[in-house]
Amino acid sequence: MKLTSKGRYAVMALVDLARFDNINPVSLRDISLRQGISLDYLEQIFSKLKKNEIVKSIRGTQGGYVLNKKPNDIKLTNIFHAVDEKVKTVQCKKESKKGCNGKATKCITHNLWDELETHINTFFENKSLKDLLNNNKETRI
Amino acid sequence: MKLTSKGRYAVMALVDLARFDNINPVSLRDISLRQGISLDYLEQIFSKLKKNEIVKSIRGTQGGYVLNKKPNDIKLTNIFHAVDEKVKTVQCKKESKKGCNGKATKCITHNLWDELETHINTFFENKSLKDLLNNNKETRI
DNA sequence: CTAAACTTGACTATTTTAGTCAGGTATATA
DNA sequence: TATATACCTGACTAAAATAGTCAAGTTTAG
Ligand code: FES
Ligand code: FES
Repeated sequence: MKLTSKGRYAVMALVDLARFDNINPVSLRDISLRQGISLDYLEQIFSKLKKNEIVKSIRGTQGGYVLNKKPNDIKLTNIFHAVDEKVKTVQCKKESKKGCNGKATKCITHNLWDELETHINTFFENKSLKDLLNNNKETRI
Repeated sequence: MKLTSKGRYAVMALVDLARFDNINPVSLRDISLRQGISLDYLEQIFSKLKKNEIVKSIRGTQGGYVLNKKPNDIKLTNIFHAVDEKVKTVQCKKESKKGCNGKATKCITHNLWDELETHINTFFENKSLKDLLNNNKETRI
């Protein structure tokens, strides 16, 4: 049970972005350098963040990315969903009545994993980008 | 972020075991059949559960496994620890002062992942096998 | 015009997972 | 005591997921 780099990097990059975005668009190159994340990989991630309307892009020289919403309105849930980082603890399809073993009923631990999934998702729903900014927001470049 | 089969199977098998173990030792073959888990894989898992004193084994015909503690004293934490299913959300080594990017300080999201780790572990610490048995404990074979 | 920076899609090495396979050893029971 | 049952151990491996890389663009400020 571990978090993938994609989800971790997405959040890391967005926090970095949020710290500077009140001034100028932030280039991925800068984020890459500051956070030590591969530029090519960041591009994949931001492509998804853009599709999900979490960031906006500005092309050309001096371009970069800007947040598309207020930090307070960007929950971890949104970020994770955007980059396909999903919490999956049950093995079966939830909608189906069948169990994870192919049997006709849910397995004896189904409810447990379902509870766990809810437990984790609650955490993600209650955390926003703003919560991660605290008092280390930059006011100048 | 997903649970591996090893952890899932371990809990599933132990719940199955707990439901019958007040009568006779339970053979892995039976668990395998009832829960649809590969016998060879179960053997790997139970080897670890035994090393961690969660179950006891009885060899020979009519042999099998029995719980080594009361269901109430077997927390999910214990089970997961036994089979090396660990919750890993931070990327860095916790003890070290270095960050996950190799830099001298912790990354800007370190505290977040650490909180998440605690959040999940709390769930595991508060759930015991007994909680999973409810009222579907078997009284006869 | 040119360099900075976004855009897109295909490709791949590495690691992890989820097992399988092949040989054991111990013991209850007939 | 013979035998079948069931635990025990370690090595091996196919498949999937991960964490990227690579290549070839397009857009736009200066
Ligand atoms: S996890 Fe849903 S049936 Fe097993
Ligand atoms: S997760 Fe600990 S430093 Fe990044």
